[in-house]
Amino acid sequence: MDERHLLLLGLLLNQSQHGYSINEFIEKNLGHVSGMKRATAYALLEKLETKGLVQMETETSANYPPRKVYTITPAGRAAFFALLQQYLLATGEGSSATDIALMFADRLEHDRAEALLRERAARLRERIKELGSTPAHAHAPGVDLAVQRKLALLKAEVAWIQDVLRRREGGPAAATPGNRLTDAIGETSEQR
Amino acid sequence: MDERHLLLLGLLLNQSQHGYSINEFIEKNLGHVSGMKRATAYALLEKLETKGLVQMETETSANYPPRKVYTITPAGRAAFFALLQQYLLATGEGSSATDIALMFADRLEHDRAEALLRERAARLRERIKELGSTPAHAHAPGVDLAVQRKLALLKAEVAWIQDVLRRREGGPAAATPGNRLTDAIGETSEQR
DNA sequence: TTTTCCATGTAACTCGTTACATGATTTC
DNA sequence: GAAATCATGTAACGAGTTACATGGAAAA
Repeated sequence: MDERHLLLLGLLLNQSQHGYSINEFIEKNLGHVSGMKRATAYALLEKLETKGLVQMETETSANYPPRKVYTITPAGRAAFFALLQQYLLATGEGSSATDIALMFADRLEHDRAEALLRERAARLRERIKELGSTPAHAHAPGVDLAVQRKLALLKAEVAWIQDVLRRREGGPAAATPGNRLTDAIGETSEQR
Repeated sequence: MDERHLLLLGLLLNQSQHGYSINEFIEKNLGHVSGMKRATAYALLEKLETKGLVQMETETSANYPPRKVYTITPAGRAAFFALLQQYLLATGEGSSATDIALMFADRLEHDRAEALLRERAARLRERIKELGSTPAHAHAPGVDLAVQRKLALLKAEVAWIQDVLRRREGGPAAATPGNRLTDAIGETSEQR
């Protein structure tokens, strides 16, 4: 259960879809975020089904090859939110996991999202403390630059989160139309 | 030829070493940076040898099992600097590659290092331009937060690089004793 | 009519990790 | 005497990518 599961579940959260259209969407819109390949997505969807997180049914038509349409289950929804929280709070992983989590942050209630961002900021501050307090000679020598850079990036993310939170307090998000990820899915996977 | 090659070549640059001590050093000091496992390092060292980037000779003793001591070759040194430049300039990779490259930045002449950092900053600014200029609705919706965060991090790194360069101009690095990575290697891999 | 798109699937391959094997030598 | 350290190696496994197979439908 890693960030790719989060991505797939998230894409299925609003719209039931078949594998092809999911792959299409990922390749066209999320290429720099995910890197997951077609074969992998198909395989993961099957795994999600055996875990009961999604449900598959075959849709046949005269116009196109049979599609395997996946629908998220209640268990899948629960797993999605668990993963979402996990990766919103994870400060160690590569940032593509964070990117995916942030993509779906608007699926949370406003309060919950803000609480998680605050908690993320807290964890980032912890890491800053750890890195910054360790005297330079305790690291392997030569690592100085790398540590300094990581510190700078961590601090920048804390500042960014505070910025986001400030903006949210100002205006309760006004629910910009077309602001949610799955709204676009219908547009890209039209029937032909 | 990825960042793990850079790491191994870098560790061999000053000190010839056998695989065990390299693994030891990575595990004890670079655990959060590399994650490379013992078996992998042994295999990569063999590969580096077949490529002529390092040279192996067996060192036997009564006190310990035979060691395979690896020494970097001129071709290896060239490859090291090529990789170092590559990963210092790479703004797309996961940041562990950048961390490793920064660890070895002090192997470059001062001018060269600064030039590469300047070029890195330039490339970061390019990415900022790309990301920032694309209007919000051109991304997949919902991606806003992720893009904003990435922008914030890119800008922070540019600022950090400028900071480093400013500091270097002030004092030409004063060659702090014990500031180079390999100085520590002798201390950790003593004979017993 | 040839090519491209749809939609899934699989077999072969690469790569890295895990876990174990080895055998001598210190340490407890 | 048992356990850990030294130093390398390998066999089995899992995960993911590549590249191809399929076959009908629409577009050129």
